[in-house]
Amino acid sequence: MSQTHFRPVEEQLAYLKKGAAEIIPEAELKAKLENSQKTGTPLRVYLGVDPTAPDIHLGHTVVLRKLKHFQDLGHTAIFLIGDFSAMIGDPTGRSETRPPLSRDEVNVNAKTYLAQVFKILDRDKTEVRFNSEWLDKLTSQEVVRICGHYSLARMLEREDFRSRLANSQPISVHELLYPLLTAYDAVALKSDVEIGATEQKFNLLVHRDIQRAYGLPGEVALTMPILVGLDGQRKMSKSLGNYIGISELPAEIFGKLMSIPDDLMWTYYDLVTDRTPDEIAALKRNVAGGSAHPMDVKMRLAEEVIAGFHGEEGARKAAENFQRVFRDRQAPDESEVERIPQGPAKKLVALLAEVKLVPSKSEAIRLIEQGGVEIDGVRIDDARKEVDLSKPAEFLLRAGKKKFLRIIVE
RNA sequence: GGACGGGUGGGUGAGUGGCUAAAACCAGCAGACUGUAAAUCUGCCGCUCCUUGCGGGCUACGAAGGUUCGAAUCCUUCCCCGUCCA
Repeated sequence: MSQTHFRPVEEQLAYLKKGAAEIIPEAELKAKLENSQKTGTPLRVYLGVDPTAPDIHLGHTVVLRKLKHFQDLGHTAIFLIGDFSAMIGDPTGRSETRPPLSRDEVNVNAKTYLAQVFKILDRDKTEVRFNSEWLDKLTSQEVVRICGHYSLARMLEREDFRSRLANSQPISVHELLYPLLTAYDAVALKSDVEIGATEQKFNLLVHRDIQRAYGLPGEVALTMPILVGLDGQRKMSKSLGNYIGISELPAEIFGKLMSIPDDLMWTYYDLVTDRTPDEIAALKRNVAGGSAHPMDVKMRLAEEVIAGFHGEEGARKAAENFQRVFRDRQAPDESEVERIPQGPAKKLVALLAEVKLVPSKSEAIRLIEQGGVEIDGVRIDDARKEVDLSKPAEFLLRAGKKKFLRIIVE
């Protein structure tokens, strides 16, 4: 370890502040960096994520990227999987209790998380931990002790609890435990800095308090803005369906990025690309002044984001495909292929449902009646149409604007 | 433990015996248009069958029973949630 080669504190600070919403307290981060510089000891920085859904989406990458920034600077990045806390469920921002996840669900999700985070973090330099490691072993005595360090009044200061209370919505007691038990993560990890989204601010501050109750220095909380989802309104989340999964196909990610409202692209540039604030401001000026086309700037955004996950080549292909399908209204250069055996003629409606281009036959009928189905580029308007499957053939089936499937009859 | 109020489609939320597959809005989908899967406008939006008809069948308003020619709507029991009292 070359701990002696930390970059100057001011430079580190500037790099870390990029995109950050808040650093609480900033002076303390500076002091910690100085101390680290002096002693040659990297800071312990962690990001905790509850594996509540099987995929990591672009919203998660905002905080992951910040963790990566610390890693870039030579500090110790700890990726904490909240396999235990996921079973409690973070009440943050929730207007209702969420059903607890089973250990199995959590384990499956944790596995896929790990497979994905290293698209951003450096696998060799990341310390991966699971909070069941210590939370499983916590005695009730210890839990009581932790709870003793916090008051109900302070807990109820939280907006989400307060509004639930005001609206006569239930709050389960175990939800109160969430910030307290995750605080023990910070104690166990002896963290210097914790990264989280702005909505995690309350939790992070509790963590800091509890750490101090355990005689530790108290971590610095660094919060990042929440990424707004594709609808341009609400935060990106799987359950709202307005997300981009980082394991999705490049073409899919490209399309989704192109569907964000124009104004939102600046935020995306800021939070999920490496563009500096100055560069972004310049792009923005160009669009406002008419020297750059918003669509082109948005396409560039899409390419840059995808390049991070799939490389330059993947990004370029996705861009080409998008232009082909949506600007030129052509079939994609490559599409999924489904092979089906020869047989008697079949209703197109049945075929659409069988190859899963559409969830039900009723849906297929609707789609056809609305003019959304094409075979080899020819629109089909008869819902009773049958498809000849009696001899080998090949054709391209289109359902709606995005779904294509090449059918090979053999 | 008691009194009262409530549980409706992916979401919010109307509906208190037939005209309700269930208003309205949001989300979603399609078409038109366009600079994009932006915006806007229009339409669709449980499943299924065929003889494609303002057709038939099935499933659906917390669960199970019951009343009725007919129930999301009335009754009984149960489960869950909230408020107030203890």
